[in-house]
Amino acid sequence: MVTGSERADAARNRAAILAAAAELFDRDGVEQVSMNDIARAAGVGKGTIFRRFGDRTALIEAVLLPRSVAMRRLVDHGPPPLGPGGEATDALHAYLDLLLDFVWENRALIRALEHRVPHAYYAHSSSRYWLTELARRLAATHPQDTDYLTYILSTALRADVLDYLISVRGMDPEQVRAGLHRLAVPAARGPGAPLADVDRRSVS
Amino acid sequence: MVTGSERADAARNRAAILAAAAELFDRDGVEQVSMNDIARAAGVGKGTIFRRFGDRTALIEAVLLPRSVAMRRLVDHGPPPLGPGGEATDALHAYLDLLLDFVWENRALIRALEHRVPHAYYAHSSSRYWLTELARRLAATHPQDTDYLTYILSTALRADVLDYLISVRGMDPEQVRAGLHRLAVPAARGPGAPLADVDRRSVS
DNA sequence: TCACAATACGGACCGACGGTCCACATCGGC
DNA sequence: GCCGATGTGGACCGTCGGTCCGTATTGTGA
Repeated sequence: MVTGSERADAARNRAAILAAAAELFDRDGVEQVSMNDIARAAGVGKGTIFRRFGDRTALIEAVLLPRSVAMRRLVDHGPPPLGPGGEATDALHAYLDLLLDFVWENRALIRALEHRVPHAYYAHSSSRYWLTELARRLAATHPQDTDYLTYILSTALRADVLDYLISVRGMDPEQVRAGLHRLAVPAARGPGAPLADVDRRSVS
Repeated sequence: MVTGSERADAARNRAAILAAAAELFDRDGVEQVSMNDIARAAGVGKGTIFRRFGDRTALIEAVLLPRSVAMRRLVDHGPPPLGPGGEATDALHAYLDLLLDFVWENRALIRALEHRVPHAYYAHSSSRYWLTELARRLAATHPQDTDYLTYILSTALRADVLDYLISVRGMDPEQVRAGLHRLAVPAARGPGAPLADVDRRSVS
C-alpha cells in the first residue's frame, strides 16, 4: 500500500458517510441530524465518522468542499466570462451570479458552519478566497469604490441575509440577483438607490 | 396576596438570577455559562430558573430587556435630538449613535439570541420596533432612498458584523460610527463612497 | 499463499448539557 | 397559628458530541 493513501474499506466508508450526511442534511436540516443518525444511515459506527473527519464541524466542511472546489475550478480555469480572459464587467457579473447561486444552494451548510465557528464567513481561508476574488473583480470595474462595494456586496451575499430576504420576507431570488447586478453597475449616480427597487417592501 | 403578583421570595430569586446571569454572561461569555452555573451563582436551584423564565432563550431575553426598555423610553419620551421634537437630521444621527452603542454594548447577548433563534435580529418583535423607527427617521431625511438605506444600515448594525469589523478586523468603533453617519448624510453624490474611508483596510 | 503488522471498525461508554418532576418548604390571607 | 396556594432544589432524564479499545479487515513482503 502506498504510504499516506487510504485503505479500500476506509475510502468506501468515507464516501458512504459523505453521501449519507449530504442527504440527511439536505432532507432534515443540518441541526436536526445527529452524528448517530449519519452513522446509522451510512451503515457505519459512530467512531468511524470521528476517525475519518475529526469532528462535526469538519464533516460539514467536508460535505461542502467538493462543491466549492468545482466552482473554484470554473473561476480559475473555466471559459469566459466567468473564467479568465473576458471583459471585466461581464466577469464581475458572472461571478456575482455564481456566488449567489452557490450561497443560496448551500445556505443550510454555510449557516450551520457559521453557527459553529464564529465569523466563519469572513475568517475561513476558503471564504477569504471568494472575498479576495470579489474585491479583485470589483477593482477592475470600480476602482473608486472597491472597498466599499466589496463590503456591501459581501454582506448582502451572507447566507443568513439571503435566507431572511427570500425565505422570511418572501423576496424572489431573481429580485436579489437584479439588485446585486445593479449595485455592481458603474453607476450614473453612484451605488445608491438600486436596492430600493429590490427591497420595495418596507423593512419596517 | 393580590392575584397574579409574585411572592416575595420569588421576586427575590428572580432578581438574584438576573443579576447572576448578567454578571456571568458578561464575565465568561454567554455560551460558556450553563444554567447550572447560573443557579449556583444565584444560590438557587436549577428548577427555580426554569420555573421563573421558561428556558434559556427567555432568560437571555430577560437579561437584555431592561436595557432595551430604558433605551426605548429615551427614544419615545426623552429630550431632543433623540426624543421627539428635534430636527430630523439630528434625530437620525442621535438614533444611529444610540443603536450603535446599544448593539456594541450588548453584542454578546444579541449574538447569543441570534444563535438560538434564527433571524431573531429581523423577526423578533422588539427588534422590529428598532427597525421601524430607523425606517421612520430615514424617511424624514431620505425620502428617495429610505428602503435601501434602511436595509444597508440595519445590516451594518448587526451584532455579528460589528463584532467582526471591530474585534477581528481591528477597526476603531469610532470609524464605524463615522461611516454610519456618512451613509446617512443627504449626500452630494448618493450613499456610495463613504464607507470606503471607514473600510480603508482591504477586505481581501 | 500465507503470516502478520498496520490500519480501520463499531458501539459501549463518558461527561455535560438543557430541561422536567415532585416531595418538601415557605408564604401570606384569614 | 392554620392551611391552601405558591415556590423550591436537586435528583433525574434523554440526547448530544466525542473517546476508547477489543476485534476485524486489509494489503504487503516473503
